[in-house]
Amino acid sequence: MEKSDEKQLDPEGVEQVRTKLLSWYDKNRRDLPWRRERDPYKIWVSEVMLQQTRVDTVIPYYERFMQRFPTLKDLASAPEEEVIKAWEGLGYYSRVRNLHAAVREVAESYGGKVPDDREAMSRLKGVGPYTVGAVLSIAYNQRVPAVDGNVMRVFSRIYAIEEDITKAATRRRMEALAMDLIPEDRPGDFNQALMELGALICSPSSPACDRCPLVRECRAYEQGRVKDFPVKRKGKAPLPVSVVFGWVVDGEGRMLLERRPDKGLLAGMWGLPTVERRKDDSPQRILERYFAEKGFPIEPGPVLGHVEHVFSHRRWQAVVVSGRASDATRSLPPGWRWVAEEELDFLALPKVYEKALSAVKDPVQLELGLEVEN
DNA sequence: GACCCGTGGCC
DNA sequence: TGGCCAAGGGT
Repeated sequence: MEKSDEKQLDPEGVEQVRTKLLSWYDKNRRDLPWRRERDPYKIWVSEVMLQQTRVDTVIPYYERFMQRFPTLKDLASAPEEEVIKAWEGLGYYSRVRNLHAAVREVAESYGGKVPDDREAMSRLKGVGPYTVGAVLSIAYNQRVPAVDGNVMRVFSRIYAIEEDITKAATRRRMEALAMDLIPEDRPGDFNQALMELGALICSPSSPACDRCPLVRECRAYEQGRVKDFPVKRKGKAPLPVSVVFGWVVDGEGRMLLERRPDKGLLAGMWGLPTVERRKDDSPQRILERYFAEKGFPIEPGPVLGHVEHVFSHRRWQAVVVSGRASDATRSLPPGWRWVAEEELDFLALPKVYEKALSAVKDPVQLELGLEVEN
């Protein structure tokens, strides 16, 4: 399996990498909020937020989250709704549900102390091999690998690894390589140094090899093939899906929001009533039928706008259709609620719904939306 | 192993 | 402009 032009580091090379990387890290590490902390809870939260999410995006969320839930106990005892609200806009919402459940588990079964062994931590919801390694090495000073996308990119270049990094087997191999390198004294710093190098120097498209502390040890650089790594299978293009958003108002200027199902895309999040548009039917009819089936009839009106939003694997092409509730006094089906227009400005919804709101309320954006449609 | 699950920035 | 990419994990 291993390619002939790959090579392992000799003991001398291992020592070189440790020393050079750590000394580079000591000089160049960014001053990030969670790097001022050793509280395993705070490290944990930061690691979950950072999953597939850029540092600059995470910082304000992290600050707000810690202000609101300063300790593990605070988070464990907080109502679900409030915790989710603190996450709105960050994406990958199953992360926050799993985190909340896991924190409650720690509060109940571990006396509020984040477990310091691999097996126990791995059993917590939303905690995979990366997060285990990050928390145990950074907060508990344990020699456990924390292999993320950065580390895989760095390793794939240093060792000229030709295997597809999207495969689980490749990640496991990287973890073995990491174990050979992690020093006894500073495991957390070393893991972070690898990631920091990937983020600041060994970047995907324009690596700054001239500033890299590990050029001498880099097999890909030696071969003049840095850009060839990492090898990564191309993902499939997001599948286009037509949907209808209902912009349903009552006589008092209130708008109807719907909570999405507990599973699937945007699980449990609030947004405009959303119907997938399977057949080639008019959006008005689709919306009318959807509400009729719920026992809450509406009169559909004109199309108010168009919105497109790309998720990781779906492309929503949405038509926003207005509707009027014929009898707003009747009780709403579960998972629906009325909100006043003013409230909307302060409500944080998933981005696709925010787009819909601004597309309809802001005529300029509405025109842009229509332009995109043509 | 394949697919599901958001968002924003960059070139 | 749009495809790619980022401190992954669940099913």
